[in-house]
Amino acid sequence: MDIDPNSHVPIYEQIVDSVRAGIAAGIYRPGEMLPSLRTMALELVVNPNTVQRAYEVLEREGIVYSRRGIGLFVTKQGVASSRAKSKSALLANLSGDIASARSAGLTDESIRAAFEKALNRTAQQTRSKT
Amino acid sequence: MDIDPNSHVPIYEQIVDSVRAGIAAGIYRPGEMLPSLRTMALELVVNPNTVQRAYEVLEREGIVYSRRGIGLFVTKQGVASSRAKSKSALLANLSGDIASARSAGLTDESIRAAFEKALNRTAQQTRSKT
Amino acid sequence: MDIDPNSHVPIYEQIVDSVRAGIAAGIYRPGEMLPSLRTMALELVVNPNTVQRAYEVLEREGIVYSRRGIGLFVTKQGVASSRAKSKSALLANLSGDIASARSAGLTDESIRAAFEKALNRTAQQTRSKT
Amino acid sequence: MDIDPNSHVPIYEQIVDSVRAGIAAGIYRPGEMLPSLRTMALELVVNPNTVQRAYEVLEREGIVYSRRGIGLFVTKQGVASSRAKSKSALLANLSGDIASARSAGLTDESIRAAFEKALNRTAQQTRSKT
DNA sequence: GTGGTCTAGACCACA
DNA sequence: GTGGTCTAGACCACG
Repeated sequence: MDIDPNSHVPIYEQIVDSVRAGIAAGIYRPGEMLPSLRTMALELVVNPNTVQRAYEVLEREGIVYSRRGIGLFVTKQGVASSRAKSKSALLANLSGDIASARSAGLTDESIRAAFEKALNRTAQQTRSKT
Repeated sequence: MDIDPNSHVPIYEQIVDSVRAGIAAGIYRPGEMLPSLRTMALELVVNPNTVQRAYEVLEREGIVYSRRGIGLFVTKQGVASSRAKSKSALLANLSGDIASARSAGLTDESIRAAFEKALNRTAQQTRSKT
Repeated sequence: MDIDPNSHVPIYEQIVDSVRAGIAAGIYRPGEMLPSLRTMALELVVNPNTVQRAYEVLEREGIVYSRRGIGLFVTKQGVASSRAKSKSALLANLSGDIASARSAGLTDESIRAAFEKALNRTAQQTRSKT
Repeated sequence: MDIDPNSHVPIYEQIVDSVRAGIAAGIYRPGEMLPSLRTMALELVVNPNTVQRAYEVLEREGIVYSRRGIGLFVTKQGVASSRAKSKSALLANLSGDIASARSAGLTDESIRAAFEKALNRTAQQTRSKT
């Protein structure tokens, strides 16, 4: 779970996305507790308020609910909704990138080539044991 | 040439990217003048200061040079450098998106499917010469 | 006797109000013992510390007194004072609600209509002796 | 527009309610700008961050939209949705109060009496010229 | 220990 | 001047 403090996308939103991804990927399961505000803040080297803000967004999205003095928990619907959001976000991002590339005069072939290159560039830990 | 005022990437950077794309695509050619500050500002519904800032960046990058009192002109090396930048930006963006998707547990198949969908979704002006 | 953990009013205050209501309504009578800390805590699904805190408040208000090692008992003056407090609280709450409604531009007619609706909406246990 | 710093309901939520009421009452109209963060903060003697948080909630509710460097504006749908929310909030509050009153053993008659008293207690500026 | 709210003060992007 | 994000540090309610 990495945070890029120089990105234009706000830290708290990066945290939101990252937690959502974790839920979608099954790292955090329904009923389970998320890392506490302070734990997360220490881990990410970020102010607790920033984490709190991220958690607040997640709660308002219904992906998570909080109990004072106890912690934050993943809701049942949270998994499905996180997955849906991840998918649609991917599509939106790709579409945006492709649009930019096209307006820069890149051909579909070179865009597709770049995509395959990007896809192969990262090692895929998920499949190592097929 | 669209600007999204709600995007997290600053408007002036969106303008920079967009002009760079125009140069890469051959819409603006070496020696040609870019739209004036005010023209551009009116067209994008944006404050002239913001366009000014974008033009400064482009000039600093050597993609463009200014003739005082006349306007901004595309440099010869601007085309190549714009193209290179567009390509590497595409690769970086795609890599980032794919990394996010993977961390959300999406398989390579579904990522590729999303890519093809995105590729087909937008009208392809580039193919006019098939 | 319901506790709303998401309410902004602290749980221990909700308990205080609720016990006060019980005394006012004659459910707990002078000289009678209140449910023990643990009983109450189990019933309300709340931490014993929280109940403890509520009981402290009630004791400080003189509505209740404690016999060490035995339990909490309703005082004679507790009944009257609980009733008075319940009544004045009702008046204060209604006044606040009405003030908000007015500042939102609601007419007295629609406020009164809402009141009647609210009055009829809940089952009226109070009327059992009609 | 009054803020009660000792209330259990958070200041930022009081601001939300208050702005919503203002919109419902027609004090702020669609397309109009709300008081700036700093102005509002000075007026309410509150930290700008607190106002910002309130505005954020309003924006997420779709009652208001923000333009960086310009200000916050009421949306068209904002009026209707504010009115709806004010009404349902009134109903909920009254219902809660009545439920408490009943559980304290108050009769419907005395509750209604308290309501009328509360209704008359505040002067109604809105109707002074009928 | 947990989450929730608030302040003070800083820096950024934009008009 | 506007809104938006972040930090540091405080205090509260709850377990």
